[in-house]
Formats: sequence, structure tokens, C-alpha cells
Amino acid sequence: MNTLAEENYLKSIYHLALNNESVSTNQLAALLNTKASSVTDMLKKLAEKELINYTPYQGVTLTPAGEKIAINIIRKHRLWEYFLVEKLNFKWDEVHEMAEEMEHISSNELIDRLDKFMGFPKYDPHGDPIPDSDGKFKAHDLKPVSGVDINTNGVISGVRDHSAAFLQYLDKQGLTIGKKITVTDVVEFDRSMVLQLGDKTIQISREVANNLLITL
Amino acid sequence: MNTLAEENYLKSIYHLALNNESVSTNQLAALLNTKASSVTDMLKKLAEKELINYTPYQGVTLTPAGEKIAINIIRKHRLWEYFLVEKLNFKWDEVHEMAEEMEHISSNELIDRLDKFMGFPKYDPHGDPIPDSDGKFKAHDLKPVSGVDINTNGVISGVRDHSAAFLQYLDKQGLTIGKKITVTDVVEFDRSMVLQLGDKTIQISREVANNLLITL
DNA sequence: AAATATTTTTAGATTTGTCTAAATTTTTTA
DNA sequence: TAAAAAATTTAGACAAATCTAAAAATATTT
Repeated sequence: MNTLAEENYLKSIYHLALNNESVSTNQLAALLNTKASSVTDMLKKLAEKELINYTPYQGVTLTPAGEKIAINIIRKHRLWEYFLVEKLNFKWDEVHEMAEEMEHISSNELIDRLDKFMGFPKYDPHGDPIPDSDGKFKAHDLKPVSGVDINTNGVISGVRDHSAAFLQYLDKQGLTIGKKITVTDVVEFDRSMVLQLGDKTIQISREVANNLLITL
Repeated sequence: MNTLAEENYLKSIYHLALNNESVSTNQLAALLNTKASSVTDMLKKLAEKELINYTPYQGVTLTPAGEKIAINIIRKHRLWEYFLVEKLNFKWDEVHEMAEEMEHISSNELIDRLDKFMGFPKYDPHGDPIPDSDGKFKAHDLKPVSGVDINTNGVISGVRDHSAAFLQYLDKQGLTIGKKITVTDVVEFDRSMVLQLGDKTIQISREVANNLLITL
């Protein structure tokens, strides 16, 4: 089908296109830990295969065919992450690297059966939505904690930063997916935020609040 | 660690060394679907890494380091096959290709947890022994059906041919792992063999009998 | 809007794993 | 045991994916 490198480029373009509209060569180079010149070469190849729309100097977007492949890889990644956490008892900060390898196992029959085996989960361990076998999915309506008013209640439902360091910090504070919180105060000096979590009061930096997502 | 190609060479050398003593360039080329000249190139590389003992024109053997890697790959392959059959309900003739990809997932922690999740199985769906995390395993004491006398009882415990065609044939005849059989007769004309399987009488060719393995 | 800075592409080289064709070594056969 | 056959290695080439350095295009600044 497609090579491992091609799959990783498509996936990266998909992720970057969620923020921006069109994706630049340098953005891809940064995310893929490679050089801009290498990216240009690969973009030509993917354009040749009609998986991306590429005009030199103008950035890229995915074609429908390219997006379909990207979403399928993300489906595999998130289902394997769910498997690793729910069945093999890994923690949410331990599974990303493994899933990066597992997402390239080619069989769709395998991934569909894995999906069924786990009861068709809708969200992965980080709260990200898992596309179904047709590529359809619905994200939670998420807001960063930093974006809500005092006295707002919410349920922790996702993270913006997926780094192990951030996830471990959240774990230590008890700020895990599904927990109910209330924003009780904002410190004027540095805009850090005070949360009520059950009977515990927790103070988090603005930086953390920006990266912690809740549903209302 | 090692590349995918390197891992496949080590695994192939291990499998071929079970029959012969030392493994030839052409044997490897045939098993790996490549050319003898490509094999020579790779053997130089593996010898450089001290994973094989290689003397030009004299064939190869694995060093202890190379054997350790080979057995670990086989452990992964067989555990994933077990998972696919026991948890995802694939049939024993459907899992080989998928496991060929999955055996290269690098994390040993993952495979150890998978092993535990499944209750530390000792044999894969084809009856082949699964090495433990130290690389230790014990094969069944297997005999081909063609190698036993009339009126011998045995339990089907393995296959020599792992092809989908052969496994599907066995399935259709009800000749699956764990079934008890008795050899009741040998046809003089073509040395095909007559088996009793529960209340069914089955006749199998000498070829099939050579590839069907039982414990006594 | 000209000068400067940034981004992106091109040109040419490198590594990995493969190939074909030719040369060499080993094995078999007569 | 010399000739023929088979197996193996060497030499040189190629595709994929990457790199560095230089050139070209775009964006920013004054």
C-alpha cells in the first residue's frame, strides 16, 4: 500500500491542518523531526499519488483519498492506545510510542475485530475521539479550563498537550479523564487557577489550564 | 535496535538451522524471496554486528546474541498469533501474515504484559512452543502421523506445514489441535493412512500424514 | 518599495536493501 | 581427477528516504 514514511506524513498533515488551514513545509519538518528539503521531496511524491494538494511554496492540504488514509491511521493509533491502557494496564503517559508503531499494522479486519473486542470505545485514554470503521467520529465539545468563568463546573475530557511529562503531572494532581471539577478562583497576579476536585483544592498554572480540556 | 530486514534474516536463519546444521545462502534466498546476492550483502552486515558466524561459501550459524534476538521475535510472533485466535477469534489459517508484521513491534514490556494478559500460554494456535521472557521453551515430543504403527493412539499437537491451504484442509476434516486420533490402517497401494477420530473414519494421504504431528 | 530575513525548493550526495550480470569457489559427475 | 554444474560472491546499478549547501521565492522590515 503506502510506506511507513508516507503514512506518517499523511497523519502529520492531518494533525497540523486541524489548527491551521494549509500546512507548511517547515511545520511538517518540525513535527517529523526532519529537514525541509526532505519534506519537499516527500510532498512531490504524495502529490504524484494524489493524496495531497501541493503547490510549491504554498503549503499542502489532504485530498479526500489522503484524508481517508490519515483518519484510518489515527483510528488504529487510538484503538491500540485504548487496548494498551484498558487491557494491558499501561498508564496514559506510557502508550504513545508503542501506538506509533502499532498504527502501521496493515490489516483493517484486525483493527475492526479489536474494536469489537473492546466494545467499540468512542474515546481513547486521552479523551480523543476514535473514528469508526467508516472514518466517522465526533469530538467532545471541549473548552480549556482557562476559558471558563469562576464557578463553572465541568468534567475533565481531554488534553491539548499529550507529553508524558504533562500527563504524569495531571495524574499526580488527580486530574484524570472523567473527574468533575469546579473552577473556584483565578489568582490575579499570574492568572493561575484554583479548582475544586472532590474535597481537594488544587491550584494550577495558566499554562496547565490552557492544556486541560473539559466538557460543561 | 535492528532493522526489520535484519530481524527477518535472523528469524529465518533460526528456523532453517532447526533442520540443517549450518544455513546456506540459497536456502535463505528462497525463504526470504530474494536473490542470493542480496543475502550475501546482508550476511556481511550481520557478521559485522556479530549476530552470525559467517565464512564465505561456508554458510552461517547464529551467535548467542543473534539467537537471542531470533527467539525474541519468534516469541512475539507466537504470542500475537495466540492473541488473534483466542481473543479476536481469527482462525489458525488466517493469522500468519498479521503476526509477521506484529512481531516487529519493539517493546518487550508490551509483549510481557500481553503474555500475562493471556495467562502465559505455552503453545501457539499451531502447537508451536512459545518462548518465555527468558527465551526458554519446551517443544512437545512430536511424531508425524506417518511415523507411528497401526493401532497407535495420539493427540494432534502440531503441524509441519503451516500453509493456509493445509490448515484449512485439516479444519475441514476435523483434524485440529487437541483432537484424539487412532491410526487404524495403512493402505498398501499408496501408503495413505486411515484414522479414527471419535466416531468418524478418515483417510489421509501420506503427504498429509507426514505433516500432521501428534503426541503419544 | 528596496533591503533584509525567512521559507522553500533544487542539486547533488549518502545509506539501506535490493537487483542483474559476471566472476569465483565449491560440488558433482563422468 | 578433470570437466561440468551448482552455489556463492563481487561489481556496479537502482529506488526510497534522507541529508547539506546553494539557489530561488516569499514575507517582513525599515
